[in-house]
Amino acid sequence: MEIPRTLKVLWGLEERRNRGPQPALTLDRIVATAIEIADRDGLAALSMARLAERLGSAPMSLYRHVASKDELLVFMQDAAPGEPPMLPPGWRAGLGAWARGLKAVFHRHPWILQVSAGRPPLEPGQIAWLDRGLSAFDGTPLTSRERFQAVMATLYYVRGEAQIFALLLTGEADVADDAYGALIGSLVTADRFPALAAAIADGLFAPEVEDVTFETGLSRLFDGIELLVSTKN
Amino acid sequence: MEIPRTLKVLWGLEERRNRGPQPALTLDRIVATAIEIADRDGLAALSMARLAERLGSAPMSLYRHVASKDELLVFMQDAAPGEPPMLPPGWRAGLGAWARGLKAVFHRHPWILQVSAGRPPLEPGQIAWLDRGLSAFDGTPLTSRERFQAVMATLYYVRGEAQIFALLLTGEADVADDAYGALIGSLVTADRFPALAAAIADGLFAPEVEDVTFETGLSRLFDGIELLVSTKN
DNA sequence: TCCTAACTGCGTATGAGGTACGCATCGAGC
DNA sequence: GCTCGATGCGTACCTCATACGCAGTTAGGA
Repeated sequence: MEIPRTLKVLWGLEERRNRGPQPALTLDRIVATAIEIADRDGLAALSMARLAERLGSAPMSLYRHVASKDELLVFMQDAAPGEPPMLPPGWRAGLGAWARGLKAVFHRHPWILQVSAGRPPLEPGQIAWLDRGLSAFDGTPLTSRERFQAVMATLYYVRGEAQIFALLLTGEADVADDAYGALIGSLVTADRFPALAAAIADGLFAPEVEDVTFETGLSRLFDGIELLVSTKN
Repeated sequence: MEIPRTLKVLWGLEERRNRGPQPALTLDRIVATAIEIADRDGLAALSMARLAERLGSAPMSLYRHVASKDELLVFMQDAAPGEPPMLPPGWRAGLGAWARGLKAVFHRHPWILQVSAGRPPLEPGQIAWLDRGLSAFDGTPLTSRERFQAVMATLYYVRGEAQIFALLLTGEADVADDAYGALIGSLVTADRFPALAAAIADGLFAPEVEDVTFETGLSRLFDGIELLVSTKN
């Protein structure tokens, strides 16, 4: 029942005195700059030294505002998603908008997927998104548990997609590349990998095809949820 | 079209001389021990120094077998999942077995989710699992692209679940804990988070409930895929 | 008005970690 | 037995996170 300092700060439960000099550094500015660095160059490129340099201060100055680098990462993770979007009416349109918004967040800030709070998620940003997702089912006959499971299934799907997407982004070669198709074609032989070889022979990695995998899979998932909703009507 | 050294080793395309002393260290032993450490203590606890100590050698000796720590991580990631399971007949049972096998892999080796090859996935282990997943649809009327999208959707779902699971595991507090329910209940107020507050009031985080979220969501996804399959029959 | 205590910025130093470089040793094939 | 590629590893360097403590700043009380 002891609330960790990190959560106290995030929920605004920390009382503040105001003696001393005007702060040249603020938590908001530190977090925003750290997010910029992680977005542009990846989480591995974010060091306290580089961050301080970008802020025009000394590395140790950051520790007046942040207990550790790990705490900074939690602050970043909570701030980066921003407010969840307003959802259109109807659970399918609503949850679809929620899922696409979350996908955009993860694609813009792929490092979020590498951050662990070291504790079950209780940051206000995470909570706000979960609440918004659940609200998509307002007015439907689903129980609380069914709504939660549907939102979590969607979250799993979106996070998983974003994770794979992040893997594909790293490095110069792209899956959409001819080189990738050629390479995978030369390694995947029909005797060892019959199903995949057949798919490749079918043109699976042909470069011209537009990628709609995310939307297609999301439709499958939503179709399944729709079955559940309709049985309760 | 240039195959990176890492892939050459994994696919067995590296020619080997055999002069010199009997190797005290082998790649297999290094990788297996590294996996043990990462499984037990997490990826952060895996350092070249600790690994060498566990192997009874000096840190720099490892670099005779591994180009860098990053390469070691790729080797680990490829070796840890092992062979994909044989699938029972029927796409739904088959893909279900595949998904549960993959879930078990990620739960046993959660650090896999933090490893990035820095390049689109071309390791033989990954390819073998993908091929096995696609094979679940042998005999169904789905096109190659539809099969691929169904398998990828399942992969997204499983990876996302494993990622959230890994987040919940870290730290001593558990979501199943009373303390977590009390804490989230005190932070989530109906005015700021109406949908979530209602769900909590409904007993969403009551500690006694068995967690079947993974299976439930997977059933939704498979229901949606089944709709697609049935329209093609 | 002045003093004091809280608060800020930061210089120094420590220890962990990855790895480049080069030397010493080993042993299969000539 | 000689040679040359392969192996093990000691040393050294660089990057990083961060503990500690000093010095400067300013709001609130005397």
